Amino acid sequence: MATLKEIAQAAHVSMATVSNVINGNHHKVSSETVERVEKLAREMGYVPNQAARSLAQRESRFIAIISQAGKGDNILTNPYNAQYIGALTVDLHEKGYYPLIRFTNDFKDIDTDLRGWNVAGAIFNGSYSRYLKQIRSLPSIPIVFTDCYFRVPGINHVGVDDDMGGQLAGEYLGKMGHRKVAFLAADLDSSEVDQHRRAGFEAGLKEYDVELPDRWTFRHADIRPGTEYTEALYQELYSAMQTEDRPTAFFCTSDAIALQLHRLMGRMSLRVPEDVSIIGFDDLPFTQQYSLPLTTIHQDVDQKAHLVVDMLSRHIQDKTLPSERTVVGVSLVERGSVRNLGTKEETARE
Amino acid sequence: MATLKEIAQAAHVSMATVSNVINGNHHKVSSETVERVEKLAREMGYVPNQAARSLAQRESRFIAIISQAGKGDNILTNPYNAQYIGALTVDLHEKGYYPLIRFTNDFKDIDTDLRGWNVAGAIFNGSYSRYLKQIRSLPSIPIVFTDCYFRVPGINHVGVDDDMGGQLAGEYLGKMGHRKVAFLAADLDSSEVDQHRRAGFEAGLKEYDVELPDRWTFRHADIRPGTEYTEALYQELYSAMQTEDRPTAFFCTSDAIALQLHRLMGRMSLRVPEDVSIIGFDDLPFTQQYSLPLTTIHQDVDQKAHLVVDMLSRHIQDKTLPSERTVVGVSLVERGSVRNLGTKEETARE
DNA sequence: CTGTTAGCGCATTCAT
DNA sequence: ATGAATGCGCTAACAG
Repeated sequence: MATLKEIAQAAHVSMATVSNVINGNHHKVSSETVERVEKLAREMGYVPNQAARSLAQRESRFIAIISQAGKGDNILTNPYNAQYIGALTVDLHEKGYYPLIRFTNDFKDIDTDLRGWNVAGAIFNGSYSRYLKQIRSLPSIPIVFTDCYFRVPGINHVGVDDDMGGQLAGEYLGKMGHRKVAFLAADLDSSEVDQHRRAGFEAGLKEYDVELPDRWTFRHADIRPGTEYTEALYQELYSAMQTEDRPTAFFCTSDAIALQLHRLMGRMSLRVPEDVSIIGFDDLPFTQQYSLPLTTIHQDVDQKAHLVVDMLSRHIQDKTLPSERTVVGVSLVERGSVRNLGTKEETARE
Repeated sequence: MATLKEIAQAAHVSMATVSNVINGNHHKVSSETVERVEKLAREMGYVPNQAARSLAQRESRFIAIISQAGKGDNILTNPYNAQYIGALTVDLHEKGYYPLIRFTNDFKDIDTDLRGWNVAGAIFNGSYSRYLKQIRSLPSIPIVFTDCYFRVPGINHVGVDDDMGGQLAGEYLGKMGHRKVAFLAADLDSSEVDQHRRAGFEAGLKEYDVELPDRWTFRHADIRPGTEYTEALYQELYSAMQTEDRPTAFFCTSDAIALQLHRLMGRMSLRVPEDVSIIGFDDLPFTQQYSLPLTTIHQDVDQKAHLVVDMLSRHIQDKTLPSERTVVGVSLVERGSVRNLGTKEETARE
């Protein structure tokens, strides 16, 4: 394992000079020396020791990616998380950073990671509002929050226009003649994202004088098959769908949930969109593999990752930059999972 | 940021003592001192500097997870990768390690990561055989290879019984009366896993005197919708299916591919299993969300991750351990995507 | 049981 | 343009 010192000796120059060559401070070194040192470094297979570098600089090339998760949860089983964290990882590598990935709800873990590794920056995914005070009292590393709704100034944030997404869904169902609609969230009580999608949905429905009743707001869905949560949801849905007065359409806060719903409806022998319409959210590539052509609200996860990494790296390079907020737009993608119930006249009386 | 030194001063003890307390070498310290130091460390919010620790120990708590990928590829869009890497991440965290995730085919990246961070160990996913010599010439860190078929002794390996999986698929299709079968791989030319699944498949078919013709061996499938590769595959499949003499069943080397195939068959108005049967591989939870009840070869990805992390951590703790090889079993999961073509008598003459 | 000392490999002054 | 010296925070070897 060649070290900087060994290269210095071999090249008959000082460590400082080698360091300058390695780190691209070429204006401080004569071009002959640069060449000689670079050649030697290549030949000796020199790789800088990142621990030593971090220690000397008091900062590492790590970016912490902190995502909401219970203990032991593999959140990458959720296709949205996989797509998003994968995109962040790719983008970070391109900029020469390393992702330090952590799935946790525990501030102690976060604290240990961020301070222990002298991370250059951090990306928080989800609702970490309860730790906000503690997070901000950390040594001043740049942070970008995503998929959350902190009401405080001075933080960097990249979000999705969840309200608009919900509204588009509501308007579309209204336009398609649906007057009895339901809402199915991943975790309405703890997810601000879900709450905003719901609020937007209600706003969209209101344009058609449609109400979203509480009894048709299903607050919690598990995307895994066969769990007790899924069974509980099935029972809830079953009792809602077994009456004459049942919803004709569902808005789900993710495609994964929409597909779960589709499956549960299948168990009740209800067909989509003939018997019940479904509209999802995300429009990830994986959804299109599914046989159901799902009408959904599109968000560009890769673009979101780009924005996050770009924002973060700019704030790392210039710590005086003012805080920023960006909202990524959404759009409706019409496929075939929502049935047109006919003209407004026919259905208006319901 | 409290340092070990500051705690030593506050506690009126030496740095060595604090170090021993922090690292759990309590037998070297009186219990009163342990308590006093621990209390102080807690109060001062002490978090060990991992860079300094790595530097002093010449080893970090990092485990490199290296996965095959082209430049810029987000391999987590593949549900198998997401499930597996997520499971590895969770298991590593539980043992106090950090995953250092890298998607690459470039040995230079790998070298930089492994040596630059003084990783404690590494997990290689996929066919890195061309770099084997270089990998083994690295400073002797424990490595576990997975999903590959190196024919060399002295390496740790956790694999899946791909041959048996293929064989089960072949036997099952034979038993169900299929005599004209096709095979669809992710990337047959570069994936040893695909090659073994195919070999096993042929062996299974042979028991029923069924041949797998070359023209029905589709070597490359992209799981993304709408790409040029997918279109090319569609054309290939189309010409194969438009003749009277067409395969009645497909074995796909992953569920993701099986679902892609299902979709492409749908475009040709061929129904599964009425017009064509499909059997997949993996049986990940996500598959069961799809409306198609896919008959498939089950592998336990979470268990595989457990085995890998366990094997690796044992070899880190005791570098003299002999190399190990483990093969995870597979099983057939019968759902409903393979049609029974009747008794052997009826079909044997074909 | 506790303290002293000497590095780990590098970046960063400040000289020259 | 280059070199010598200092220290980042910690562990480990040794001495007491």
